[in-house]
Amino acid sequence: MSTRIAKQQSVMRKEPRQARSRATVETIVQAGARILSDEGWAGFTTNRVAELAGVSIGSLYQYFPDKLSLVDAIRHRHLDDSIAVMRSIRADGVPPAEFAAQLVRAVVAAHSVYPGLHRVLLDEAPSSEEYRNPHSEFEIEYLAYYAEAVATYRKRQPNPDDHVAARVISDAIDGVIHNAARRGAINDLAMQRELVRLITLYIGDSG
Amino acid sequence: MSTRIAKQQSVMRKEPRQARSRATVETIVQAGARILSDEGWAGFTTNRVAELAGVSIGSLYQYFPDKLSLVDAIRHRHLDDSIAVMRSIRADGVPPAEFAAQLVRAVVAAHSVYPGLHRVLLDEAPSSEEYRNPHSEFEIEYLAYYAEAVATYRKRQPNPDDHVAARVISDAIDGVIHNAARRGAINDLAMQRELVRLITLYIGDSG
DNA sequence: AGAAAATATGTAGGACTTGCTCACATTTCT
DNA sequence: AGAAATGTGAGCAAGTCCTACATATTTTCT
Repeated sequence: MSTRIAKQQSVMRKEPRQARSRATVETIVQAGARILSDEGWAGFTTNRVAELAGVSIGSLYQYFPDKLSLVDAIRHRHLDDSIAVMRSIRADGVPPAEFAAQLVRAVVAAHSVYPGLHRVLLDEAPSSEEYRNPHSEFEIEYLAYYAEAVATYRKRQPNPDDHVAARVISDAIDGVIHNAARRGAINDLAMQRELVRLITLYIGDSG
Repeated sequence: MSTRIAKQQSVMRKEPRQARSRATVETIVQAGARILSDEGWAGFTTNRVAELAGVSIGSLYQYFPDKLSLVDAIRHRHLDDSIAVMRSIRADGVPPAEFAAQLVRAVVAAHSVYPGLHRVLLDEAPSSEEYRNPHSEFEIEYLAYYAEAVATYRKRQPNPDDHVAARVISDAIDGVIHNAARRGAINDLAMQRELVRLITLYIGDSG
């Protein structure tokens, strides 16, 4: 019987100090992302991740205390990247159609390396933190982003319904992108054009 | 070494003849749906299904040759129900807003018993048939339904882009519904109202 | 009614996979 | 050279699916 430790003490069991170990951690994270994207949570076993990364299973557990902490690390990195990409696109001055087009381009780009990763991370894979509950930092920022765009284009007093609209348009985009990703069709231009139209119509309508 | 058998010979290992055994199969299917909906594919073990159903594991394997055939049975039933519900709502004569409202009502209803089931069945759970590839019967009928609605409201020559539009709106609805289901908010009226608005704007626009 | 068939039970365990450990080997830093 | 950091991989404990099978109950058939 070992003493119980608080669950989220630190992502890493041991901090990699040398360049060699930092590279090891990096390849482990990338291999994990690849497997999650291609095979889903069910195919994500620590042994397979280590094998694909080309390191021994022991090395993996030298830096990640358990399987969950590895998936948390992958998620943390991926969501940080997503937020950064979105922040670079603002609804300032540009017409709604232009905003929608830029947004779709960005979201598509964010899904072109590991197409299935986003969906698996949010839908399938368990996590210690809850990224999908309304109090997670990610969720708050994500929704605020859309709510701002909605309020901007429906030029009127910001409205509680803006947050509902934000959630709806964000989840709608999610659905289109993730289903396209599953079919290996994120780069389908016709789909992108229709998605832009969907966003433009919804955002632009001052209902 | 046993002789190889074609995979999809029959869903059932043995056909239940008496009312008692049909009830047993029924409770097994329902318990399976409950677990898939609540715990996802990862929580779906044959032992747990049998336990929740209140039958012995032996009884389960008397009718389902393996775990996959059970999930296939659950999926088959659920998708049949979904198609039936959708078929009951036609885009004939009713204005787009009315059509959208009826559609949302139906989809919400279809997700109110096992909210997470649809997503898990299509996203997580493996299957012998491929329900999400473009040649499955379900997928064909599902898309044809939306394509017809699109063509109806964009009163013009049916267009190859109608199928793209159908896929986009169907995936968008999927995304909104499934994320609402995960948050336990399928009955959120504000969300339903906004979703109706999204569909109406997109379907009704003759772009 | 009784016989036959169908249905249900549940333990025990084989074959396998999983997450994870630990004693040891190798490389890098000082 | 010595210490610290890094890397290894066989293997354990626990869980999975699924089967076997002797037994018990219920339903159907005559």
